[in-house]
Amino acid sequence: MEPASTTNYQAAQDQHQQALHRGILDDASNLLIREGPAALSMRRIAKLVGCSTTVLYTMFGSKQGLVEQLYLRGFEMLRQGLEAVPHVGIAHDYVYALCHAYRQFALENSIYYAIMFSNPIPEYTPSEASRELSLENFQLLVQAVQDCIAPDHSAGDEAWEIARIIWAILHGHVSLELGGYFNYPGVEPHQMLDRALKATINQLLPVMENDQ
Amino acid sequence: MEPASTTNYQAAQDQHQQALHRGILDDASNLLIREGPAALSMRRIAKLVGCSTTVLYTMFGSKQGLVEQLYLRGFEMLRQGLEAVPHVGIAHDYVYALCHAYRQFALENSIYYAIMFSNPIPEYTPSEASRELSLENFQLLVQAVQDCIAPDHSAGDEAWEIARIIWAILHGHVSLELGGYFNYPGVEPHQMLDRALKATINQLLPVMENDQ
DNA sequence: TACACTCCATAACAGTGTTATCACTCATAA
DNA sequence: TTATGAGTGATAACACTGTTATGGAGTGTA
Repeated sequence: MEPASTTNYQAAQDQHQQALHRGILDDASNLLIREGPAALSMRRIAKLVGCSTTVLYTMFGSKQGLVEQLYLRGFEMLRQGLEAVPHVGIAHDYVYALCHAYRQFALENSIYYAIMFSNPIPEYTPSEASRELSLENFQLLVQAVQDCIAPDHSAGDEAWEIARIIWAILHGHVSLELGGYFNYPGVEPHQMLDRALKATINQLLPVMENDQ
Repeated sequence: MEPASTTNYQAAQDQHQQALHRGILDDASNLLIREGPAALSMRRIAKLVGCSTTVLYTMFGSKQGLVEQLYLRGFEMLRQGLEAVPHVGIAHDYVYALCHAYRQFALENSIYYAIMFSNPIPEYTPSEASRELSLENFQLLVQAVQDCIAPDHSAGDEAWEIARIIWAILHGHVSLELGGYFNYPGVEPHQMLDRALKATINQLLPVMENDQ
């Protein structure tokens, strides 16, 4: 019962490696959340994990490689947050709900959001590859927009374009809100976002009365 | 002809100090633009200026203090870019023109834009005071919006709110464009921005035919 | 001339990413 | 059972970072 290519020993080894891999990222994530991006050094991570930095470098290649995993983890968390949004009401309502889930993710995971869209760690800039990977997490929004335009067809260029416009509004709003630029008495930030979204969506998406 | 409080010597000293101050910031700015935020170290700046780091610390207190001057310089440049926009056409046109000037500033001075709105230098986060200072540079946009609403009155809360919504759209769009997230064939980024702005402005600002 | 005061270059401290060195483990081959 | 070889990982080094204590040089005043 032994496959030719991998022995049980190797399989166990691989599993151990994967567990270690995940464990390291968990420790790094905790450090990042607790003490911020500036504290996320290879030495601190190694100390937390209980190994030397050599292990980190053989496993991730560089700090860039390690942080890239956190970057992708951030987009994964965002995707999960968007997937958890229930399909209720008309198609427009679903788009709104996705938008608010996006904002909620950004506010609750502001440090991850910063790693995804600011550059708080000088050693890391998203590679072209991971940037393209990250875009796949917006398929849900694109499809939701498409369902407002022509529910029976697969997402086309027009849906992509409108989805990107909505995304830009979301990102701009959330990013300024996190940066402290909306900290003034009066209007609540989420009401401002609502207003901006409503104006855009009313103009760009056809009006509908019932769910289709 | 000697004032009691300042001698000619002191005046000359002060002038020299101010020239040095500006010269240091010029050198730092050049280094920043040529080699990016990661290369902007106190030692590199000192070497460029031709002095030791001690001078920088007595003059700016810390790297935070030095970068803050560049941060404010960035907003000053933005303000100049917006002030250069001519008043032509109806009030709406002026708002559009300001928006495109904003985008143009961000694209042409992407590193400054990053210092203003991302956090590429871990040692620097804008202080509350400088963040509030930076907001004053949006008075032009607020007034332009106000002129669309009620041309004869000074800017009120409604104009502020709409200006912030427009700002969020601008920032979101420009920030994603700079991040490389709009690098895909097909629609030009500036056309997407136009579309988003038109949708929002048409909804939030009253329609007008002629300039008032 | 002696004192005090300001200015600033040097060098140090603690931290960073990264890597060369070298001891050690351990499965396989003789 | 022993020898070999490969791989793993801890240590320590290199070149950098922000920051600051030390001490020397220059200058105005008594």
